[in-house]
Amino acid sequence: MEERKATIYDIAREAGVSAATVTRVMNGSPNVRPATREKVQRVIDAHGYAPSTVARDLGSGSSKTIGIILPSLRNPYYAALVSAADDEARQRGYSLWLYQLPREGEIDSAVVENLISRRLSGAFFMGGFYDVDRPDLREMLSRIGKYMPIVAICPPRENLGFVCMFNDLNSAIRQAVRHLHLLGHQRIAMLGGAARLLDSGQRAVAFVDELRYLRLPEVPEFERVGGGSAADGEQDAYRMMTQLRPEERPTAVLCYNDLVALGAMKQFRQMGLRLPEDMAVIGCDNQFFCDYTAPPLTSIDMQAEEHARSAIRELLSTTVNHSAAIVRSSTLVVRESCGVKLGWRKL
Amino acid sequence: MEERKATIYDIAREAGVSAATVTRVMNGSPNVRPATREKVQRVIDAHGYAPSTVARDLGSGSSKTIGIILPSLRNPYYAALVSAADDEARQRGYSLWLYQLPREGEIDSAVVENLISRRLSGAFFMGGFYDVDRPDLREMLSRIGKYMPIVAICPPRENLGFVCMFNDLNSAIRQAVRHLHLLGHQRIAMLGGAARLLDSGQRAVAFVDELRYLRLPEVPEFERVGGGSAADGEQDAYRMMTQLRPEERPTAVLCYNDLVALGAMKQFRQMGLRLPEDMAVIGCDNQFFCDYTAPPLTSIDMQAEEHARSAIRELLSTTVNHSAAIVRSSTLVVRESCGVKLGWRKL
DNA sequence: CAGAGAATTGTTACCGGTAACATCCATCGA
DNA sequence: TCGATGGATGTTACCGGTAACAATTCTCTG
Repeated sequence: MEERKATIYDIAREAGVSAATVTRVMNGSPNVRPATREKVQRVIDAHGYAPSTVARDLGSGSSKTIGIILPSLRNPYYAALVSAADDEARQRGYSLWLYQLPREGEIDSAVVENLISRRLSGAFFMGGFYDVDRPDLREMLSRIGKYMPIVAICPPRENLGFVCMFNDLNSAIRQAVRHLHLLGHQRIAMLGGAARLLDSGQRAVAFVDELRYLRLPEVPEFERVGGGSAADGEQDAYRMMTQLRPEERPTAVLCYNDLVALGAMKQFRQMGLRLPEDMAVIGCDNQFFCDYTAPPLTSIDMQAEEHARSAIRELLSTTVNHSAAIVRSSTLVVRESCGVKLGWRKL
Repeated sequence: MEERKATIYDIAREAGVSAATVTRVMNGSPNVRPATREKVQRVIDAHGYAPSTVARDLGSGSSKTIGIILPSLRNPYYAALVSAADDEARQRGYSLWLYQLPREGEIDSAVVENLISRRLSGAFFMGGFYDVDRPDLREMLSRIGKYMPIVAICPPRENLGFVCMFNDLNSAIRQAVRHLHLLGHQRIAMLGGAARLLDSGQRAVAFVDELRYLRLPEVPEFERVGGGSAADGEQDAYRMMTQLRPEERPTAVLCYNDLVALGAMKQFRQMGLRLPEDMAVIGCDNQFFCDYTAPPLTSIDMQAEEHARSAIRELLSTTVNHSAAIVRSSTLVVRESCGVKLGWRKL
């Protein structure tokens, strides 16, 4: 609280050189005589000198900081992404500046300007359907994009104007449906986040395609909350089971994400269904807790952390590709939430 | 990427005043004639001008940013704390700069110096036993403490040199033990994080005290991993059950935290024990997933988010109390992991 | 051994604000 | 009417680096 850090001038004076030379030593410029470098370095070490990040940012017009824009750290999926991004960034000498989107109300434009005025090296956005489709978010990103590169992990959209990373869910979803089919399931439904999910692309398409291919029936629609939280999953499961007639009810659900699966499992259990005997559940994201649910939750792995790491790398690479999309595959991680062996259930 | 933000000089010129006046308007100084203020404000609004955070930080010698030091965002407990802290800070115009402690290897002193050189308004540290007892972490904090106020959420320790927030677990632990006792449990053990936990304070003391008060036996010691992760809980549960003789084995465990409880429950389930009939489990932290385990996990609520919010408030208050501790109570949140009613199990 | 060219090092002008201090002007009491 | 008083505004010196450019010193060749 009371100490004052040594400045570059203190070091320069003590080493008998100019500030510029100290800068060169600090930044590893090749144009310094070894003897000089050593002399300066000695003084630097002696004082434990570290340049002022603030002054450096102002002088150089850029900061080794990356802005992270995300819905909420309370969702462990995003928390894990941020964690991986931080690891990757720090390893390269960069650090993260956080911005959680306001869950309600518009994005404060003052915050956006503040973000821009920090001269960040880039912005890393992550979000789901609910986020990337918000008009204020789009506007925010387009404004930010005028000043720094952006990389995002989010559902693909037209005219995003920046690199967007996402997963090709086709094969994993087909795999999931086949997995359920092999275990004897005939009626399979998608649950959670679905209102938008269903009309917005690959997830639903692959799902329906595979059902048709296997000549399985499509479960009738029912009223949905359609959100992505555990509470939403709980409610959607309830509505599904109460609104459909017994013979229409699915015996297996493919959930929007693992949180929805968590909520759905709770609901099914409360309704007296046995998992996986009476109801099979598959999640998405393959979060850490999938190993610890009862039964352990089969889930689609989206390679989230690889996404995060490569997003940081992309952001820091000199050759930012301003419009390309980076697609990763996804795989089904089989645990026990759909049953373990063929034949345990009456077909 | 191509645009350049307007500077304070652009605004000053266009408004026909000096930069100092623009600064006054921006910072709401009272010494500005209303007419002037309005004139300047108009130009500011027209340009959507926002001052450079970097320049402001350098000029003023302080930044409206708080450094957050934590073990890992992958632990949803810390993620939730950070999330709450961010909400509270942002509401006051501050933002967060992240630093996750390296899980292995020493803390990089360059990172520490970098943190210090950012002129942060303060540092908010959170960690468990494993963290706060690390010598390099202690050194880091003591170094940081020379330049900015620190507030921490961590187990209380001597000579920490800054405000430390923690919970008085006494009543909750007694409550937990009584809860288990009322449900008919005789043999109760603590699980996870225990090697250090047991010799370091209130948790174990309250636990043993209550056992004695209720004239319950103490479960013999067994070899422990003693960590705080779900995998650690899994292993500790295994060791406990295999190393103790049948008649020594507890029928209820009080876990170091909810993750340990999650792992332990998995292990118990794998061993064929029914939860809660054969084994009761209590966690600690009352994390979001406690509602979704099977059975829902009874847990000790530590008011984590209140801690986080008040930590930020404390950090930003002018009257930082440099040595006081802030203690919050904790309460047992009863769900179903210990059974729901008296008498369901043979006594 | 002189001069060219490369390697080092120093100078200096920012970067974009902040804050202490100086200045100016209007109001007010003696 | 004049100086005192105080509010409004301008001036200027930083904050602590960076980077372009200038200057100086080597090194090597003809």
